[in-house]
Amino acid sequence: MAKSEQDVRGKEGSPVDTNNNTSNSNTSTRSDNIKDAGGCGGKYQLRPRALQARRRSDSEWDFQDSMRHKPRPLPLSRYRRKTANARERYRMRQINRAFESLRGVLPAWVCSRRAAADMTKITTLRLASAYIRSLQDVLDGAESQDNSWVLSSILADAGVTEDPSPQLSGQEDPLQDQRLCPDQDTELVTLLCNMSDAVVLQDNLESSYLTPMSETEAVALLLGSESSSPWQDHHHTQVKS
DNA sequence: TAGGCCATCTGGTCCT
DNA sequence: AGGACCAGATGGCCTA
Repeated sequence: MAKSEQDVRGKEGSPVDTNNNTSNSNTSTRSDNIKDAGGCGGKYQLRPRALQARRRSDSEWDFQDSMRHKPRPLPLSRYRRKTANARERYRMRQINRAFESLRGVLPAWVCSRRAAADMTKITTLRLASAYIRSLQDVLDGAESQDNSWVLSSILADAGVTEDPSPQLSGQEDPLQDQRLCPDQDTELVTLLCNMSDAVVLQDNLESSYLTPMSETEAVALLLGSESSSPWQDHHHTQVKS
């Protein structure tokens, strides 16, 4: 689904990039037949659709200008257009780096059912949103003893339920295929709790500081089980203290 | 072939 | 004036 690395490199290495983006790009090739783009003084060439919009705007400009008394900004010079394009490319690269960083923060189990190539931007945002909400649920539920619902919430609710986007209503749940089995993990929580009880019962010497693992702690352990989550350190320090 | 995702270009707007 | 940000447009690539 997502673009291959070669695809991306091809994009970035395309003639559109850097130096001759205006004169050599596909866009410019398409625009080669357009002379003196929309009465812009020939400083640069607009795309056909942009040219139509400009001409449409120009036809309405006199009236609007008379109403607003606002001078119409001149189109950017070719140099400024190129530098603006370069800045825009840099800005988008920064955004993409931020997305990569965000994907790196998400624990593996969050994305376990989804191929790396399917971690699109929108998927990354939704998973991150669901993950943060789940962590918040753990924090909010830390005061109560029965937090088994938290894990099922994490695994079942991947953040779509609160998304009011009409595009998702009645359509495929984009996160459905990466949900884990709630029953399996709920059983794992129970197992962790029981194991902790067993350890405490077997070793009375450690019972003074090893309390039975609460479901909250079990959930936290699960959250950090496949990543370097701070939950692991938190649990260790909590046990050792 | 249609649709999704993406990079890029572009013009508009706001801010410094 | 120039940069940052945004949204629309466009075309390429990939998958179902």
